[in-house]
Amino acid sequence: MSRPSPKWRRRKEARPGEIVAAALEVFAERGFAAARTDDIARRAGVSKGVIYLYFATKQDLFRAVVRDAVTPNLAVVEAAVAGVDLPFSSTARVMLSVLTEVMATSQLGSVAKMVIAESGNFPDLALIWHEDVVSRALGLAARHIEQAQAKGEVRPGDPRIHAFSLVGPVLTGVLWREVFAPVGVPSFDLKAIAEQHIETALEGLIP
Amino acid sequence: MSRPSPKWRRRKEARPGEIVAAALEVFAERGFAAARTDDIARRAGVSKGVIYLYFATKQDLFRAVVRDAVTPNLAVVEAAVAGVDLPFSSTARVMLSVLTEVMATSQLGSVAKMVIAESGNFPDLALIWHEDVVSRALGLAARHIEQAQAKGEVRPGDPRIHAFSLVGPVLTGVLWREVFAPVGVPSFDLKAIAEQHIETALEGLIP
DNA sequence: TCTTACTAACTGACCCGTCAGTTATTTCAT
DNA sequence: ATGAAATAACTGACGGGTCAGTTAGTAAGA
Repeated sequence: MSRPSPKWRRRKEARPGEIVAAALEVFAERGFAAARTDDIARRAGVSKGVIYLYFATKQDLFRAVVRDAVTPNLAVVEAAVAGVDLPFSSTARVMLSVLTEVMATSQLGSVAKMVIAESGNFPDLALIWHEDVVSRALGLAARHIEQAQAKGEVRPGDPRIHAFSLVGPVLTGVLWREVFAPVGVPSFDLKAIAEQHIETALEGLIP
Repeated sequence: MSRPSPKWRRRKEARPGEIVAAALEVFAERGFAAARTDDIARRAGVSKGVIYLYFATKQDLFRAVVRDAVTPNLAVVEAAVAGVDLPFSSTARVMLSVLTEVMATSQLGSVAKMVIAESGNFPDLALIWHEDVVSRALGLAARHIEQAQAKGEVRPGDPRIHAFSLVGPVLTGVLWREVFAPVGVPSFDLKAIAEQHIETALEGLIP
């Protein structure tokens, strides 16, 4: 009996990430107020006190969840269309399929739901989300649309509203999945929405 | 001084509606869990006990809020396009402008936000919302699109995804307003989005 | 043996739901 | 008509449960 396996291990470096991951799950399921720190701790495999070694308050933890989910995805879409100079139809296709891929594989959908839900209680988060994600993505799309309009490749009109026309259906599909999939309503395939919609957006519904 | 004005009046019929209206405000601002029944009561001009004369629990009140906000708006969009047999482009225009009008003037935007936020905690509400609102509206649009496809007026493709293409940008605009307007980010005019987008959806972005 | 990551029991604030008491309104007797 | 008795809408203080955050003590690791 050299060593009985310990009841727990000291893992200072791994804890914060594990706690944030567990918190994302619980916050996404229950919302901020109804999420219990005990549940988050249990799901992260630690006791509640550990949370408060790494995060000052539950609110801080929530902010960290949003930040960590957003940050790595920020650059992806931007990088995908940076510096390319293709016809607008190609650029638009790339933008929408990359956005769809990111929304489908990352946790951005859950986080978006959380930000929508808690915008009233966390105005600062709504602002950060706007500045770091929404306005950036919308601005990127609008800029490309504006350039294409200058070349006569896209019809006149507010380029930011054109951006809405482009991404709105996919975002609606993401929220559909977040809300209805857990209660058993069949979801739409995001990729199918994106692929059919990009044709509609470019060519119109009328043949 | 025949009668000193009373501290309160008995208004059995008016109370439930006033309480639901106040609850909608507070729930929309704070979310279900963070909303305090005391606040709702104060805003309705009654004491907290009155809430429990008319509603069994806070959850019941929440359900009543969602039901009452949905019910009167259900028929409006359906009525607008029932029995008409116009070219698809006209039908689509009517559908989208009526939907936009309803979303802009009613409380459906706030309620949608609440349902998104609390779908995890109130699966029954998510189901009701799906059956009574979303699936009905989507089915209505999809049916019209299908008929138009049969006449060759609309390109092939999943009619329900085509419906997403039609309404997605407006719904995105509604949520934008719900989330960002309270924190000072300028909103888009829903009508402007609808009017520009319907052209895009019908004719495409490419001239 | 000493440091510290971690546990688990604890505290205190908060808030839902209750209920004993209060007051507006109605009904009934005169 | 008029006041007294009955009814029921309403108030507001409080009990009790829940949960965020704290801390005394334990065990891992060096």
